[in-house]
Amino acid sequence: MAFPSLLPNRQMANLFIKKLGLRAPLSDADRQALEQATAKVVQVEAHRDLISQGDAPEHAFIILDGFACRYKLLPDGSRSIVAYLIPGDGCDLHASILNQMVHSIGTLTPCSVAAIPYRTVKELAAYHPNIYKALWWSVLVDEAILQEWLVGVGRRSADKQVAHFLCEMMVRLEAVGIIRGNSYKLPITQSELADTAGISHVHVNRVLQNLKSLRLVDQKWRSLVLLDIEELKRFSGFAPDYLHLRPSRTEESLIEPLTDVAKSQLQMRQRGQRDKGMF
Amino acid sequence: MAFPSLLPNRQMANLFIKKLGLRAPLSDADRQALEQATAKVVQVEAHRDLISQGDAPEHAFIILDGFACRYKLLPDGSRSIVAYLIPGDGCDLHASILNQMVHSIGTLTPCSVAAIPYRTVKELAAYHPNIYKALWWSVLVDEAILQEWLVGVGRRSADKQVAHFLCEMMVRLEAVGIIRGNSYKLPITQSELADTAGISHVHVNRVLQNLKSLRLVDQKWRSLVLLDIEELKRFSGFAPDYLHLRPSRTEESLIEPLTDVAKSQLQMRQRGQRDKGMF
DNA sequence: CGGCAAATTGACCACAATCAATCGAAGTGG
DNA sequence: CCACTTCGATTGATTGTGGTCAATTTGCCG
Repeated sequence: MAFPSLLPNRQMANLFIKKLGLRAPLSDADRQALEQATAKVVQVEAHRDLISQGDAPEHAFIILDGFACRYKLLPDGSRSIVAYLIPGDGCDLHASILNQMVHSIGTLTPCSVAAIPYRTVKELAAYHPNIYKALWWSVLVDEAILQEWLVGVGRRSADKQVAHFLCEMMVRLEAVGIIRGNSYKLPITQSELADTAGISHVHVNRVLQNLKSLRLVDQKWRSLVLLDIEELKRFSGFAPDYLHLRPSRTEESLIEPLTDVAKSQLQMRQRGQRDKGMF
Repeated sequence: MAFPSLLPNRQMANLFIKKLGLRAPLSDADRQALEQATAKVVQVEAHRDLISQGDAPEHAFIILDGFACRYKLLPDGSRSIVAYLIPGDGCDLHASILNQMVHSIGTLTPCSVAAIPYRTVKELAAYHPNIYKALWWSVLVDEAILQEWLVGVGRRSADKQVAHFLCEMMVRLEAVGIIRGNSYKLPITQSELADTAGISHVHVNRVLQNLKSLRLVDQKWRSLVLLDIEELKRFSGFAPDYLHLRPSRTEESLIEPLTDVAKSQLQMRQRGQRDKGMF
């Protein structure tokens, strides 16, 4: 159903290949190499570490199904989640360059995971320019998401921050085609959400109640359901440009129109730039 | 004067090449190619944008001298600094893969900058495996720093956060050899520090006064001076492992020893992992 | 000297952390 | 089938870190 036109007369490729294919045109050889590399799939139950802080990296992982996250354990015992991995995401594909992991990767739900030797990753990148490009793309997007989170934690209020995260996850899930309509459920606990947004789990609870009273989200069986996505986006100031979902450079600008305040600020900065050098 | 021993019978290589050389052994051909690529240097004054949010990326930039930063302008007109670029740093070397910049790069001080066409970056990576490796390394470190900042903004108190940032900058500057002893000055304003740490500039001022009263930093001519680095590191819980400065995988672990609290937490998690599946 | 940006200080207060208790649901063992 | 445990969710009370507003001072540069 999802993107049938992209793979007309072919068995459905796995989500990793599909995702890369959205970023760079993959040849049959590319796809075949990727199929082969991700052929060995293991099932991992929820709440297991795929790799832990301090380990030397040994394999690259591809999440083919389920949710996982990248997190850090702090010296004081608290946990900070710095990224979510959804089906189709690779993690730390080039981490072998570094000596040791400074974060852990853990599953949030039961997952299907392909473990690829780094040697294979290297070969794929070396012999398949389009795969190379697609891999870079995904690393850059990861970094852009990290930047957006950093900005959010520093600037946004707790409820906007949570709402923004919910929007981001929806857009990402939509992009790989694993959710259909305007709502989805997120199988994570409030404590995990707290470790994501950098707020206390108590406050997460209050924030969610607020969002519920605004009819923006709902909760069933321990998992969130988004109701009014558009309003949620507006509420949180979500602009999807940093996810770089659009394929071509030629399309229209995705930058959110600046508010009047921002415009005047920008003008001041630019004027200053001409005069005295402020940006 | 700086590190004459590293390049005995050779004209001083620029800091970019030096930095890459710390991460992967560069051949003479590698160095020559890099020299050539970074030959065209332009001087840029302080507080200019090298590239702005919304632009399509056109060149990769190498900062050869001076300080710059990556920042985002938010719709409400505020600014958030998400990375600092110091001499030897490249920025967005592979950004050509993306359609548009979602952040700006601006100088903080007068800078010497080399602009490299993306085509050249691509060729360097394609024909020089060691450069390829070193480039990946620097991107991964960028990402690790971003993660550490994210954790810090979410979890650390304002003074720890600022102190941590000061430690990080010192270690980075030390690593490229542009500072000598145990102190250095940082030519940024308190407002810039505020936009970095995600706190108000008023509070930055109070934090700095606190650090001054603790004899950890000092201020002269609008630039900070760190006094007691070791104590500053202890104060902020700074552990340099995420900067991945050590070259070899075989060296001793750099992971900060966990506190007792953290150990018991970790044990709980691991025990849980065996039993019920918590991490 | 005048103009401007950065730094500083004080007063006030709000958002969110912390502490502490309770509740609810799911799973477990008797 | 029912106690018991455990984890997650919920609620209230209290505290405090850091934001906002506003005024003043310092330092820089023309």
